[in-house]
Amino acid sequence: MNLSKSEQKKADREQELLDLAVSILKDDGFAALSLEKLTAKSSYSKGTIYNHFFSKEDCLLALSIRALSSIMKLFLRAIQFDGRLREKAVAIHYAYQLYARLEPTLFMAILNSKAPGMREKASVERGQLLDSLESTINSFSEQMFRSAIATGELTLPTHLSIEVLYFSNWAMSYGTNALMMTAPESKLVNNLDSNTLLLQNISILMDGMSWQPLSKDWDYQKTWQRVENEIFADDMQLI
Amino acid sequence: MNLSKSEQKKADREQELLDLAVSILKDDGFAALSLEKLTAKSSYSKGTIYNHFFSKEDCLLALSIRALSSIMKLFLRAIQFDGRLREKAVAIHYAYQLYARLEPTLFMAILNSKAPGMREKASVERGQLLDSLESTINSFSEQMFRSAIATGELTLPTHLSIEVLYFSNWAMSYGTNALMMTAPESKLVNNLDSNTLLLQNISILMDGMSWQPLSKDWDYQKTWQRVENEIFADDMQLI
DNA sequence: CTTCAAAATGACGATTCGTCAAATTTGACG
DNA sequence: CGTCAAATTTGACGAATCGTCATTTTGAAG
Repeated sequence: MNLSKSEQKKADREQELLDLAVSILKDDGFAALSLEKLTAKSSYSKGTIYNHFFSKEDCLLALSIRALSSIMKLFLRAIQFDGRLREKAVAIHYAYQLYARLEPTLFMAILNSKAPGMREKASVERGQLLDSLESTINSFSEQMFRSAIATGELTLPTHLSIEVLYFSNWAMSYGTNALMMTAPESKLVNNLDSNTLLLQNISILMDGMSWQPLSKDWDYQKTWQRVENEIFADDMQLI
Repeated sequence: MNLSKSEQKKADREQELLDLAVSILKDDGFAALSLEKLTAKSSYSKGTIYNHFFSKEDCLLALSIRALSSIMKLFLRAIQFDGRLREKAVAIHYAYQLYARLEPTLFMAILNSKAPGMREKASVERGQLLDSLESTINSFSEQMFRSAIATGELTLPTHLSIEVLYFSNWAMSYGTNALMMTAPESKLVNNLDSNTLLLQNISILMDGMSWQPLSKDWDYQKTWQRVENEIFADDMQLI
């Protein structure tokens, strides 16, 4: 009771502080995030801030956890899409890109939280929490591939494992989003249709693993649109 | 003459400073790079350092330029591979991964040099140099796809442009390398064969775009090995 | 040797980092 | 309500880094 109440208070404040951290990130960019600034923006003092976060890096890890949680929630919505398994997979890629667009800074924070030296400077508990969250998302995503194989839509190619198939999807999605994000002004990216570039990339990939129905036999542009309209209509308006 | 000599001297010193910056990056990680430390490690004073680099960010851009130049050199060697065009493309992916492994910190520096707020703090000339270097690499890589189409090995799928095909390769390669680099201890990545994971990923992708010969009709593992033995044998020993 | 413009130096104020002794708040108990 | 010990909060502090700029040094030309 007693503990619970004060712990609740602390948890609430942590969320409040993370909100502030996000606003700093958005306003002044990534390098500008400092616990000094967070202190200034908050109504607390430095010692209290450091009571919540071991360090700037620890704070960044906390932001990554928040980001991953949000992504997981989007995934859970995406998988509700009414359609074939390959369409559900497309919906998940859509969700991933949606998050990357809605929260580009937080999306990049996930990557930065893996930079060498980051984990050492953060609290062990937070590191473990982040690990378990990643593990959850990985299991969830791999499950899609197992289901697809179970239904026969997907046949495991010789010499390839489920892990490789999943990883290739992840790499393509991550790579596409990261490159689009960091090279928005580049001539190359500008000439491409940013709304469906990811769809095109994963379509080639899924065709390459013979995930039925192939893109020549199915209108995934339509699927993409349906995902947007039926699942993420509200979120898209925020872009 | 006079100018040339002093300019040469300055250029030499810049390379010397960049070598030092790289060593700081390798030793103490990314966040530890500071012009203060660079000053301490060098035999010059702060003012002189700032005479070379506008800021820490400007230094980072210089490192990115160096990294991209190295990558371009590796690409030029890779394309010498004696084989089909799809094999040459495989060789280029090999080269990209080789660099990511040899110089992980510099590989990541390229990404970080695109973070928001980075360009603003760096010199305009350096930014332009970086842009033109990227443009060169893009053109070079796209040329591979044009050649493949010219020979008939690759047929442009309907509704897809050369740019999309090239970008999908880039995204896959970049995504695979980045994820492998930042998640080396993850259960998922650990269960995969890191030596051929990239090959597997791009094989699926290239199969998806029907780049002949398909992986079921050609032993690209052998190609991968040949690239290593015939082109990059020396470099591989450094890993 | 003298002159002087260019280059190098390092002290400086500002910002951020993480620590810690002192002050304040909390809440259990009488 | 009053007391007091424990927990929490505070903000001053020393160290590191940032970028600037007045002063000193260098070196090339006369």
